[in-house]
Order: sequence, then C-alpha cells, then structure tokens
Amino acid sequence: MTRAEAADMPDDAARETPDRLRRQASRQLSQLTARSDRLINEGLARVDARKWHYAVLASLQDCGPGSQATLSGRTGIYRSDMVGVLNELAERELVERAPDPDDRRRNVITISPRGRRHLRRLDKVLDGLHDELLAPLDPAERDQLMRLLTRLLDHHTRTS
Amino acid sequence: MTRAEAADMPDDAARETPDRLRRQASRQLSQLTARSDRLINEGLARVDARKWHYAVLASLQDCGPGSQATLSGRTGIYRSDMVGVLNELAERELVERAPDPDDRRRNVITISPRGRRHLRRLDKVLDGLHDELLAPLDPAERDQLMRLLTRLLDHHTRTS
DNA sequence: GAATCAACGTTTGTCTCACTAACGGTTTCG
DNA sequence: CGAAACCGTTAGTGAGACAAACGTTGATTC
Repeated sequence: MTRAEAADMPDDAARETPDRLRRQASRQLSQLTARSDRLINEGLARVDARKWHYAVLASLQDCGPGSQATLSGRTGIYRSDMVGVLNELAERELVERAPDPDDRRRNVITISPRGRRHLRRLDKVLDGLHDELLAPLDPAERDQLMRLLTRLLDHHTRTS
Repeated sequence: MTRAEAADMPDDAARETPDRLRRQASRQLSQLTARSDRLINEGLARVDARKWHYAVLASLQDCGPGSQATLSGRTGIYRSDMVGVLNELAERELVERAPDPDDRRRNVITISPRGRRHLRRLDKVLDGLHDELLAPLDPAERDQLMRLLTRLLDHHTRTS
C-alpha cells in the first residue's frame, strides 16, 4: 500500500490492530498470557507470594516430600531456578530443606504446617484471580478452553 | 501430607505434575505460550526475522504508513522497544524511516517493496508454524479456541 | 578397589518480553 | 508567551525460560 492509497483510509483503520494480527493464535496466546501473568503476579504479591511458591507447595502437599530435582520435574521449574524459589520459601519457613541421609547429594524438601496454612490461603486467592481471568466465560466455556489448552500442551510436551 | 503418608505413594504420583496445578488456567496458558513462542521464534529465526518484524510489516501493509507511536498502538509493541525493531527492519531495508515534514516530532514509517516481498514470505512461514502449533485440533476446534481467547483478551483490554 | 560416568545442587550468564522513567525536541493550547 | 502534551530515544527493571559449568556424591564397570 502506497502513501497515496493510505490517504483515503479512515483514521480508525490506521490506528487499530489489523485483522491479520488479530487472527494469529500465537499472538492471542502471548497477549492473553501477558495479561494473565500480570493479574496473577499482582494478586499473589499482595499476599507476599509468587506463582512458583504455589507450584512447589501444592506439589509437596499432593505428592509428598521430594528432592529439588523431583520438585523441578513436578512443577516444571528449572533446577537452576528452583534454588532461589526454595530459598524464598525457606526464609518464610514454609518448607524445610534438609540433607537426605540416604543420598548425600540430595536435599529433602518438606512442607511445614505453616506452609500448609499458606497453601490453603493461596488456593483461595488463586480461585478468585482465575474467576477474574475467566470472567467472560460461563462454566461450560471455561471447561472447553481448558480442554483445548490441555490437548495442545500435551501434544507439544510429548512431541518435544 | 507427612513424610510417613507419602511413603506408600506410588513413585509415579511422586514424580508427575499434580492435578491441582494442571487445572490452573493461568498455568496452562503460560506453559502453552512458552512452547508457542519458542516454536514461532525458532521458525522465524530461520528466515532472519522475529515476530515483531511481522507485526510491524503487516500493520504497514494493511493500514498504511504511520508514525512510530501509531505503529506502537497498532502492534502493541511499546514505543521504547519500537526503536530497536525499526532499526532492524531499516537495516534490512524492509521499511523506510523519514522525518515527517508536517510534524517534526514524528517519523513516517513506510514499507518498501522488499518489505512487501518479505511479508509474503513470513505469511507462509507463519501459516506453517501455526499449523504445527494447532496440529491436534480440527478446524472447528481451532476456531472455537480463537473465539474463546479473543473474548478473554477483549474483556481484559477493555477492563484495563 | 580404582576409574569412569551420571546425578545433584549451585552459580553464573544469556535472551526475550513487558514495562517504567526520564531526556531533549516539537507542537498545541490557554 | 508559557505550560502542557506529544514524539522518539536511551537506559534500566524484573520476570521467565533456559544453557554451561563446577564440586560433591553415588553407581557402574573393568
């Protein structure tokens, strides 16, 4: 499109995001995830937490104690980054990090009673935040969305 | 869950991502977007491009030339980051950046013939990549997904 | 039983993305 | 004319995803 052709375009068309971009699945995903991440991060920050905290605590509660490598596998956090997350959780006394007597390479991470209380709180906070995130969708649609996302994610983790 | 309770858990349960995490919409979104971004970035890198290049070129092609601020609005790229993107595009001679005679604060960005050719190529590449991204879904499901994502995104951009 | 190899936790560093703050130059408005 | 708003640009922040390498420790193999 030349300058001259563009001249008789309505001002709106010149300022809005073109359809070509709005039709890209990858773009919609990125943008929505950016919003979602911000919403979740801000919500969790209000209770002095971050989303990795929740992932680790939930994994400990549901699957029991484990080494840092195990937790890394369960949560998807890289083992390089797990160090910092566990430092934060240990500072707040939500988990305990103790050397494994059976394998001195490992640490055994255990959730503390305080960690369990915190997890219950985070569960409530996250429920509220997800309700905000998915506000425009009714329950059936939320389910549908989760199904589609999960299928895509599973496909790409198997095919990794 | 105490250490003792966890002891009689099957090894699988101790290693897999717990349901509690897999049910989080925000988490599925993040993870899928990470995969998607990597897929797209790698695919575009093979033709010496990045996704912002596509966004800018497509916006120029579909809505005509504009200032950097206009492009920023159309593409969602921050004006701080737009500078670098336009430098890369100008280096490759895909766009032209000229001072606006009517308003000396502005630059007018125009797509070049070469940019138009490049855009056509990127369109094909991106079509292929999206096909890979959405491989497990049939056309109706892809449509359904886009509809849901768009509704959520629209809601959160209006309510911003 | 010594040598090799793998796993673990840790440190360091890279790259991208979204976003803020501040600057000098320019236009617009009161 | 002066203040406010806008433009492009620079610099920097914080998070997320990831790679490389190191010392320690365990398992395997000759």
